[in-house]
Amino acid sequence: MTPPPSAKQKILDSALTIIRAKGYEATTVEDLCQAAGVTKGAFFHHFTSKEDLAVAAAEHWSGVTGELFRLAPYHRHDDPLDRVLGYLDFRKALIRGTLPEFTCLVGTMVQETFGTHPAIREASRKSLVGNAEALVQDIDLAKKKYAPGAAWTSRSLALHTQAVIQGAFILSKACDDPGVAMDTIDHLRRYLECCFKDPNNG
Amino acid sequence: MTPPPSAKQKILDSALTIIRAKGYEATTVEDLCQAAGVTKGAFFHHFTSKEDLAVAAAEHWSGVTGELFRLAPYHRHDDPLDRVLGYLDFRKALIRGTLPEFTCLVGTMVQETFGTHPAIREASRKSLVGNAEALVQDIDLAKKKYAPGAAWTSRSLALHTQAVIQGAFILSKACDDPGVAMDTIDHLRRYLECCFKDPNNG
DNA sequence: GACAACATACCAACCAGTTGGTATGTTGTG
DNA sequence: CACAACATACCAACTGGTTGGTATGTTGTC
Repeated sequence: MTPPPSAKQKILDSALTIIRAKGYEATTVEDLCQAAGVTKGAFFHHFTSKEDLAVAAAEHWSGVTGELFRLAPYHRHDDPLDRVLGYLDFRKALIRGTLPEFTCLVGTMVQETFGTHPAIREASRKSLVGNAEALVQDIDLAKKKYAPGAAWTSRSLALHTQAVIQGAFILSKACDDPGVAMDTIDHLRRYLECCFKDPNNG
Repeated sequence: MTPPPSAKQKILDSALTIIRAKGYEATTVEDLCQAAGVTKGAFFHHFTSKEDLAVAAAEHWSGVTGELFRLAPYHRHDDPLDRVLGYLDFRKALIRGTLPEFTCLVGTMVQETFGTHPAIREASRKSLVGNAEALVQDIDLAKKKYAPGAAWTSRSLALHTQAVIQGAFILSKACDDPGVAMDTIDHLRRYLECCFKDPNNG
Protein backbone atom coordinates (compact mmCIF):
# COMPACT_ATOMS: atom_id res chain seq x y z
CA MET A 1 0.00 0.00 0.00
CA THR A 2 2.23 2.75 1.26
CA PRO A 3 5.38 2.84 -0.83
CA PRO A 4 8.64 2.39 1.06
CA PRO A 5 9.77 5.80 2.30
CA SER A 6 12.25 7.39 -0.05
CA ALA A 7 15.63 8.61 1.12
CA LYS A 8 14.38 12.18 0.91
CA GLN A 9 11.44 11.49 3.21
CA LYS A 10 13.61 9.58 5.66
CA ILE A 11 16.11 12.45 5.81
CA LEU A 12 13.34 15.00 6.36
CA ASP A 13 11.74 12.94 9.11
CA SER A 14 15.09 12.42 10.83
CA ALA A 15 15.78 16.14 10.59
CA LEU A 16 12.69 16.97 12.65
CA THR A 17 13.93 14.85 15.52
CA ILE A 18 17.65 15.52 15.42
CA ILE A 19 17.57 19.27 14.86
CA ARG A 20 15.08 19.65 17.69
CA ALA A 21 17.42 17.67 19.96
CA LYS A 22 20.75 19.22 18.99
CA GLY A 23 19.96 22.45 17.17
CA TYR A 24 20.79 23.30 13.56
CA GLU A 25 24.51 24.03 13.77
CA ALA A 26 25.37 21.07 16.00
CA THR A 27 23.52 18.70 13.69
CA THR A 28 25.91 17.37 11.06
CA VAL A 29 24.95 16.08 7.65
CA GLU A 30 26.34 12.73 8.72
CA ASP A 31 24.09 12.71 11.79
CA LEU A 32 21.12 13.07 9.48
CA CYS A 33 22.35 10.43 7.02
CA GLN A 34 23.04 7.94 9.79
CA ALA A 35 19.64 8.44 11.41
CA ALA A 36 17.92 8.13 8.05
CA GLY A 37 20.00 5.12 7.05
CA VAL A 38 21.27 6.68 3.84
CA THR A 39 24.62 7.90 2.56
CA LYS A 40 25.91 11.38 1.91
CA GLY A 41 25.52 10.81 -1.80
CA ALA A 42 21.78 10.44 -1.30
CA PHE A 43 21.68 13.53 0.89
CA PHE A 44 23.34 15.80 -1.65
CA HIS A 45 21.33 14.24 -4.45
CA HIS A 46 18.14 15.63 -2.87
CA PHE A 47 19.43 18.77 -1.16
CA THR A 48 21.93 21.23 -2.54
CA SER A 49 23.29 22.12 0.91
CA LYS A 50 22.69 21.74 4.62
CA GLU A 51 20.88 25.07 4.59
CA ASP A 52 18.65 23.80 1.79
CA LEU A 53 17.75 20.80 3.95
CA ALA A 54 16.87 23.09 6.84
CA VAL A 55 14.50 25.10 4.66
CA ALA A 56 12.89 21.88 3.40
CA ALA A 57 12.64 20.60 6.98
CA ALA A 58 10.86 23.79 8.04
CA GLU A 59 8.38 23.35 5.20
CA HIS A 60 7.96 19.68 6.11
CA TRP A 61 7.34 20.77 9.70
CA SER A 62 4.70 23.25 8.52
CA GLY A 63 2.98 20.47 6.65
CA VAL A 64 3.05 17.99 9.52
CA THR A 65 1.90 20.42 12.20
CA GLY A 66 -0.61 22.10 9.90
CA GLU A 67 -2.25 18.74 9.28
CA LEU A 68 -2.17 17.92 12.98
CA PHE A 69 -4.04 21.11 13.90
CA ARG A 70 -6.38 20.93 10.93
CA LEU A 71 -7.60 17.48 11.98
CA ALA A 72 -7.70 18.22 15.71
CA PRO A 73 -11.06 17.84 17.48
CA TYR A 74 -11.35 21.38 18.84
CA HIS A 75 -12.77 22.65 15.54
CA ARG A 76 -16.06 20.87 16.34
CA HIS A 77 -17.16 23.42 18.93
CA ASP A 78 -19.97 25.68 17.81
CA ASP A 79 -18.70 28.72 19.69
CA PRO A 80 -15.60 30.40 18.23
CA LEU A 81 -14.23 31.16 21.70
CA ASP A 82 -14.54 27.48 22.59
CA ARG A 83 -12.52 26.67 19.48
CA VAL A 84 -9.80 29.13 20.47
CA LEU A 85 -9.59 27.83 24.03
CA GLY A 86 -9.79 24.29 22.67
CA TYR A 87 -6.71 25.02 20.60
CA LEU A 88 -4.81 25.91 23.76
CA ASP A 89 -6.04 22.78 25.52
CA PHE A 90 -4.86 20.80 22.51
CA ARG A 91 -1.44 22.47 22.57
CA LYS A 92 -1.15 21.69 26.26
CA ALA A 93 -2.13 18.07 25.70
CA LEU A 94 0.68 17.76 23.12
CA ILE A 95 3.22 18.39 25.87
CA ARG A 96 4.28 14.88 26.77
CA GLY A 97 7.36 12.73 26.35
CA THR A 98 10.80 14.26 26.08
CA LEU A 99 11.59 17.87 25.27
CA PRO A 100 12.79 17.26 21.70
CA GLU A 101 9.56 15.36 21.06
CA PHE A 102 7.14 18.20 21.82
CA THR A 103 9.12 21.40 21.25
CA CYS A 104 9.09 23.35 18.01
CA LEU A 105 11.54 22.82 15.16
CA VAL A 106 11.30 26.28 13.64
CA GLY A 107 11.45 28.05 16.99
CA THR A 108 14.68 26.22 17.68
CA MET A 109 16.16 26.90 14.26
CA VAL A 110 15.26 30.56 13.97
CA GLN A 111 16.92 31.33 17.28
CA GLU A 112 20.28 30.23 15.86
CA THR A 113 19.94 31.27 12.27
CA PHE A 114 18.01 34.54 12.17
CA GLY A 115 21.16 36.54 11.57
CA THR A 116 23.20 34.11 9.54
CA HIS A 117 20.79 32.13 7.31
CA PRO A 118 18.03 34.36 5.90
CA ALA A 119 16.42 31.49 4.00
CA ILE A 120 15.95 29.45 7.19
CA ARG A 121 14.66 32.49 9.04
CA GLU A 122 12.09 33.13 6.34
CA ALA A 123 10.93 29.50 6.25
CA SER A 124 10.61 29.58 10.04
CA ARG A 125 8.67 32.82 9.93
CA LYS A 126 6.22 31.35 7.44
CA SER A 127 5.64 28.36 9.70
CA LEU A 128 5.11 30.44 12.85
CA VAL A 129 2.94 33.06 11.18
CA GLY A 130 1.02 30.29 9.43
CA ASN A 131 0.16 28.77 12.80
CA ALA A 132 -1.02 32.18 13.97
CA GLU A 133 -3.09 32.77 10.86
CA ALA A 134 -4.95 29.52 11.38
CA LEU A 135 -6.22 31.07 14.61
CA VAL A 136 -7.10 34.53 13.37
CA GLN A 137 -10.49 33.64 11.94
CA ASP A 138 -11.81 32.10 15.17
CA ILE A 139 -10.31 34.86 17.29
CA ASP A 140 -11.98 37.39 15.03
CA LEU A 141 -15.37 35.68 15.32
CA ALA A 142 -14.99 35.46 19.10
CA LYS A 143 -14.01 39.10 19.24
CA LYS A 144 -17.08 40.20 17.30
CA LYS A 145 -19.24 38.12 19.62
CA TYR A 146 -17.71 38.82 23.03
CA ALA A 147 -15.42 41.83 22.86
CA PRO A 148 -16.23 43.94 19.82
CA GLY A 149 -14.68 47.05 21.33
CA ALA A 150 -11.40 45.56 22.46
CA ALA A 151 -8.26 47.52 21.67
CA TRP A 152 -6.18 44.59 20.45
CA THR A 153 -6.35 43.17 16.94
CA SER A 154 -7.09 39.55 16.24
CA ARG A 155 -3.84 39.18 14.35
CA SER A 156 -1.83 40.61 17.22
CA LEU A 157 -3.47 38.25 19.72
CA ALA A 158 -2.89 35.27 17.44
CA LEU A 159 0.80 36.14 17.15
CA HIS A 160 0.92 36.54 20.91
CA THR A 161 -0.32 32.98 21.45
CA GLN A 162 2.50 31.69 19.29
CA ALA A 163 5.05 33.80 21.15
CA VAL A 164 3.87 32.53 24.52
CA ILE A 165 4.01 28.92 23.38
CA GLN A 166 7.56 29.43 22.07
CA GLY A 167 8.56 31.06 25.34
CA ALA A 168 7.03 28.18 27.26
CA PHE A 169 9.35 25.82 25.39
CA ILE A 170 12.43 27.88 26.24
CA LEU A 171 11.64 27.92 29.95
CA SER A 172 10.93 24.20 29.86
CA LYS A 173 14.27 23.54 28.21
CA ALA A 174 16.08 25.69 30.74
CA CYS A 175 14.37 23.98 33.68
CA ASP A 176 14.35 20.57 32.00
CA ASP A 177 10.71 20.36 33.05
CA PRO A 178 7.68 20.08 30.74
CA GLY A 179 5.46 21.25 33.60
CA VAL A 180 6.76 24.81 33.24
CA ALA A 181 5.40 24.93 29.69
CA MET A 182 2.02 23.66 30.86
CA ASP A 183 1.84 26.33 33.57
CA THR A 184 2.58 29.02 31.03
CA ILE A 185 -0.14 27.76 28.70
CA ASP A 186 -2.54 27.89 31.67
CA HIS A 187 -1.66 31.56 32.11
CA LEU A 188 -2.18 32.15 28.40
CA ARG A 189 -5.59 30.49 28.57
CA ARG A 190 -6.53 32.73 31.50
CA TYR A 191 -5.45 35.76 29.49
CA LEU A 192 -7.65 34.79 26.56
CA GLU A 193 -10.63 34.24 28.84
CA CYS A 194 -9.95 37.67 30.26
CA CYS A 195 -9.71 39.21 26.77
CA PHE A 196 -13.16 37.97 25.85
CA LYS A 197 -14.84 38.53 29.20
CA ASP A 198 -14.89 42.30 29.35
CA PRO A 199 -14.85 44.38 26.18
CA ASN A 200 -13.27 47.22 28.12
CA ASN A 201 -10.21 45.15 28.92
CA GLY A 202 -7.61 46.65 26.72
CA MET B 1 41.25 54.74 37.89
CA THR B 2 39.71 51.90 35.93
CA PRO B 3 42.38 49.41 35.02
CA PRO B 4 42.66 48.47 31.34
CA PRO B 5 40.22 45.62 30.62
CA SER B 6 41.92 42.25 30.91
CA ALA B 7 41.78 39.67 28.16
CA LYS B 8 39.26 37.68 30.18
CA GLN B 9 36.87 40.62 30.47
CA LYS B 10 37.24 41.48 26.80
CA ILE B 11 36.45 37.88 25.83
CA LEU B 12 33.40 37.79 28.08
CA ASP B 13 32.07 41.09 26.74
CA SER B 14 32.61 39.98 23.15
CA ALA B 15 30.84 36.71 23.89
CA LEU B 16 27.64 38.53 24.87
CA THR B 17 27.45 40.21 21.49
CA ILE B 18 28.69 37.47 19.21
CA ILE B 19 26.80 34.54 20.70
CA ARG B 20 23.59 36.55 20.61
CA ALA B 21 24.19 37.31 16.94
CA LYS B 22 25.34 33.87 15.73
CA GLY B 23 24.33 31.39 18.42
CA TYR B 24 26.62 29.23 20.52
CA GLU B 25 27.60 26.53 18.04
CA ALA B 26 28.20 28.86 15.12
CA THR B 27 30.44 31.07 17.25
CA THR B 28 34.05 29.88 16.99
CA VAL B 29 36.71 30.43 19.58
CA GLU B 30 38.59 32.41 16.97
CA ASP B 31 35.57 34.66 16.43
CA LEU B 32 35.69 35.52 20.10
CA CYS B 33 39.45 36.03 20.16
CA GLN B 34 39.35 38.27 17.12
CA ALA B 35 36.54 40.42 18.50
CA ALA B 36 38.33 40.69 21.85
CA GLY B 37 41.69 41.36 20.22
CA VAL B 38 43.44 38.48 21.98
CA THR B 39 44.97 35.21 20.91
CA LYS B 40 43.81 31.67 21.42
CA GLY B 41 46.51 31.17 23.96
CA ALA B 42 44.92 33.82 26.13
CA PHE B 43 41.50 32.27 25.63
CA PHE B 44 42.53 28.83 26.83
CA HIS B 45 44.53 30.34 29.64
CA HIS B 46 41.31 31.73 31.15
CA PHE B 47 38.78 29.13 30.03
CA THR B 48 39.29 25.39 29.95
CA SER B 49 36.99 24.92 26.95
CA LYS B 50 34.45 26.66 24.75
CA GLU B 51 31.71 25.23 26.97
CA ASP B 52 33.45 26.71 30.02
CA LEU B 53 33.41 30.12 28.32
CA ALA B 54 29.69 29.78 27.65
CA VAL B 55 29.00 29.05 31.32
CA ALA B 56 31.11 32.05 32.34
CA ALA B 57 29.33 34.20 29.75
CA ALA B 58 25.94 33.17 31.17
CA GLU B 59 27.11 34.17 34.65
CA HIS B 60 28.51 37.43 33.28
CA TRP B 61 25.14 38.01 31.61
CA SER B 62 23.35 37.39 34.91
CA GLY B 63 25.55 39.97 36.58
CA VAL B 64 25.11 42.60 33.89
CA THR B 65 21.34 42.22 33.56
CA GLY B 66 20.83 41.80 37.30
CA GLU B 67 22.58 45.12 37.87
CA LEU B 68 20.55 46.74 35.10
CA PHE B 69 17.26 45.73 36.67
CA ARG B 70 18.39 46.40 40.21
CA LEU B 71 19.21 50.01 39.36
CA ALA B 72 16.18 50.60 37.14
CA PRO B 73 13.77 53.38 38.14
CA TYR B 74 10.60 51.30 38.45
CA HIS B 75 11.51 50.23 41.99
CA ARG B 76 10.65 53.74 43.19
CA HIS B 77 6.89 53.24 42.92
CA ASP B 78 5.11 52.88 46.25
CA ASP B 79 2.56 50.42 44.99
CA PRO B 80 3.86 46.90 44.33
CA LEU B 81 1.62 46.51 41.28
CA ASP B 82 3.08 49.70 39.83
CA ARG B 83 6.52 48.21 40.31
CA VAL B 84 5.54 45.03 38.49
CA LEU B 85 3.96 46.92 35.60
CA GLY B 86 6.92 49.30 35.64
CA TYR B 87 9.20 46.31 35.11
CA LEU B 88 7.30 45.42 31.94
CA ASP B 89 7.45 49.01 30.71
CA PHE B 90 11.19 48.94 31.36
CA ARG B 91 11.59 45.67 29.46
CA LYS B 92 9.64 47.13 26.56
CA ALA B 93 11.80 50.27 26.58
CA LEU B 94 14.91 48.10 26.30
CA ILE B 95 13.73 46.89 22.88
CA ARG B 96 15.67 49.15 20.57
CA GLY B 97 18.53 48.82 18.12
CA THR B 98 19.25 45.55 16.36
CA LEU B 99 18.00 42.13 17.42
CA PRO B 100 21.31 40.86 18.81
CA GLU B 101 21.51 44.01 20.91
CA PHE B 102 18.30 43.53 22.88
CA THR B 103 17.60 39.80 22.81
CA CYS B 104 18.63 37.42 25.57
CA LEU B 105 21.93 35.55 25.65
CA VAL B 106 20.81 32.66 27.83
CA GLY B 107 17.52 32.21 26.01
CA THR B 108 19.49 31.86 22.80
CA MET B 109 22.05 29.48 24.26
CA VAL B 110 19.68 27.19 26.13
CA GLN B 111 17.67 26.58 22.99
CA GLU B 112 20.70 25.00 21.32
CA THR B 113 22.39 23.39 24.26
CA PHE B 114 19.71 22.05 26.59
CA GLY B 115 20.24 18.50 25.44
CA THR B 116 23.93 18.54 24.69
CA HIS B 117 25.63 20.81 27.27
CA PRO B 118 24.10 20.37 30.74
CA ALA B 119 26.44 22.94 32.29
CA ILE B 120 25.27 25.66 29.89
CA ARG B 121 21.65 24.68 30.40
CA GLU B 122 22.04 24.95 34.17
CA ALA B 123 23.77 28.33 33.97
CA SER B 124 21.01 29.57 31.67
CA ARG B 125 18.33 28.24 34.02
CA LYS B 126 19.88 30.09 36.93
CA SER B 127 19.87 33.33 34.95
CA LEU B 128 16.26 32.99 33.79
CA VAL B 129 14.93 31.84 37.14
CA GLY B 130 16.96 34.56 38.85
CA ASN B 131 15.20 37.18 36.74
CA ALA B 132 11.87 35.65 37.74
CA GLU B 133 12.76 35.55 41.43
CA ALA B 134 13.57 39.24 41.42
CA LEU B 135 9.90 39.76 40.54
CA VAL B 136 8.31 37.32 42.95
CA GLN B 137 8.37 39.61 45.98
CA ASP B 138 6.54 42.47 44.28
CA ILE B 139 4.08 40.11 42.62
CA ASP B 140 3.41 38.57 46.00
CA LEU B 141 2.81 41.94 47.63
CA ALA B 142 0.52 42.98 44.78
CA LYS B 143 -1.34 39.71 45.05
CA LYS B 144 -1.97 40.15 48.77
CA LYS B 145 -3.22 43.67 48.10
CA TYR B 146 -5.32 43.22 44.96
CA ALA B 147 -6.04 39.55 44.37
CA PRO B 148 -5.55 37.56 47.57
CA GLY B 149 -7.79 34.74 46.42
CA ALA B 150 -6.29 34.24 42.95
CA ALA B 151 -5.63 30.67 41.90
CA TRP B 152 -2.16 31.27 40.46
CA THR B 153 1.02 31.42 42.53
CA SER B 154 3.37 34.39 42.46
CA ARG B 155 6.24 32.17 41.41
CA SER B 156 4.26 30.74 38.51
CA LEU B 157 3.28 34.20 37.28
CA ALA B 158 6.86 35.44 37.57
CA LEU B 159 8.10 32.52 35.48
CA HIS B 160 5.33 33.21 32.99
CA THR B 161 6.56 36.77 32.46
CA GLN B 162 10.00 35.45 31.60
CA ALA B 163 8.54 32.89 29.23
CA VAL B 164 6.50 35.51 27.39
CA ILE B 165 9.50 37.80 27.03
CA GLN B 166 11.58 34.94 25.63
CA GLY B 167 8.79 34.05 23.23
CA ALA B 168 8.57 37.68 22.17
CA PHE B 169 12.22 37.54 21.15
CA ILE B 170 11.71 34.40 19.07
CA LEU B 171 8.82 35.89 17.13
CA SER B 172 10.81 39.08 16.61
CA LYS B 173 13.73 37.12 15.25
CA ALA B 174 11.48 35.16 12.92
CA CYS B 175 9.76 38.29 11.63
CA ASP B 176 12.94 40.39 11.79
CA ASP B 177 10.81 43.01 13.52
CA PRO B 178 11.27 44.37 17.05
CA GLY B 179 7.68 45.61 16.99
CA VAL B 180 6.36 42.07 17.36
CA ALA B 181 8.15 41.78 20.71
CA MET B 182 6.67 45.08 21.88
CA ASP B 183 3.15 43.96 20.94
CA THR B 184 3.60 40.76 22.91
CA ILE B 185 4.78 42.67 25.98
CA ASP B 186 1.68 44.85 25.65
CA HIS B 187 -0.44 41.69 25.80
CA LEU B 188 1.51 40.51 28.82
CA ARG B 189 0.94 43.82 30.57
CA ARG B 190 -2.79 43.54 29.88
CA TYR B 191 -2.77 40.05 31.36
CA LEU B 192 -1.11 41.24 34.56
CA GLU B 193 -3.59 44.09 34.91
CA CYS B 194 -6.31 41.52 34.49
CA CYS B 195 -4.76 39.22 37.09
CA PHE B 196 -4.84 41.94 39.73
CA LYS B 197 -8.17 43.48 38.78
CA ASP B 198 -10.52 40.73 39.86
CA PRO B 199 -9.57 38.23 42.54
CA ASN B 200 -11.92 35.72 40.97
CA ASN B 201 -9.99 35.72 37.73
CA GLY B 202 -8.27 32.40 37.80
C1' DG C 1 20.11 3.36 -23.31
C1' DA C 2 18.85 7.25 -20.79
C1' DC C 3 17.83 8.99 -16.58
C1' DA C 4 16.77 9.14 -11.60
C1' DA C 5 18.11 7.34 -7.31
C1' DC C 6 21.22 6.13 -4.78
C1' DA C 7 26.39 4.50 -2.95
C1' DT C 8 31.65 4.93 -2.37
C1' DA C 9 35.73 7.35 -1.98
C1' DC C 10 37.74 11.36 -1.26
C1' DC C 11 39.20 16.38 -0.31
C1' DA C 12 40.12 21.09 1.25
C1' DA C 13 38.84 24.00 4.85
C1' DC C 14 37.95 24.61 9.39
C1' DC C 15 38.11 24.32 14.36
C1' DA C 16 38.78 23.16 19.32
C1' DG C 17 42.44 22.44 21.78
C1' DT C 18 47.90 21.86 22.56
C1' DT C 19 52.66 23.08 22.84
C1' DG C 20 56.45 25.62 23.99
C1' DG C 21 57.71 29.83 25.00
C1' DT C 22 58.20 35.12 26.81
C1' DA C 23 57.25 38.96 29.82
C1' DT C 24 55.75 40.68 33.94
C1' DG C 25 54.54 40.44 38.49
C1' DT C 26 54.66 38.37 43.45
C1' DT C 27 56.49 36.18 47.41
C1' DG C 28 59.52 34.29 50.65
C1' DT C 29 64.04 34.63 52.84
C1' DG C 30 68.77 35.77 54.35
C1' DC D 1 67.43 45.41 50.00
C1' DA D 2 68.56 41.68 46.88
C1' DC D 3 67.60 37.75 44.63
C1' DA D 4 65.89 33.17 43.80
C1' DA D 5 61.62 30.67 43.20
C1' DC D 6 57.42 30.70 41.51
C1' DA D 7 52.90 32.29 39.45
C1' DT D 8 50.13 34.77 36.21
C1' DA D 9 48.99 36.56 31.73
C1' DC D 10 49.61 36.17 27.35
C1' DC D 11 51.34 34.88 22.48
C1' DA D 12 52.42 32.36 17.76
C1' DA D 13 52.57 28.16 15.59
C1' DC D 14 50.94 23.72 15.19
C1' DT D 15 47.81 19.39 15.10
C1' DG D 16 44.54 15.88 14.64
C1' DG D 17 40.06 15.10 13.96
C1' DT D 18 35.78 16.81 11.87
C1' DT D 19 32.67 18.68 8.30
C1' DG D 20 30.28 20.33 4.28
C1' DG D 21 30.68 19.31 -0.14
C1' DT D 22 32.38 16.82 -4.67
C1' DA D 23 33.67 13.45 -8.18
C1' DT D 24 32.81 9.20 -9.75
C1' DG D 25 30.68 4.96 -9.81
C1' DT D 26 26.51 1.46 -9.63
C1' DT D 27 21.80 -0.10 -9.98
C1' DG D 28 17.12 -0.35 -11.10
C1' DT D 29 13.39 1.15 -14.22
C1' DC D 30 10.80 3.10 -18.08
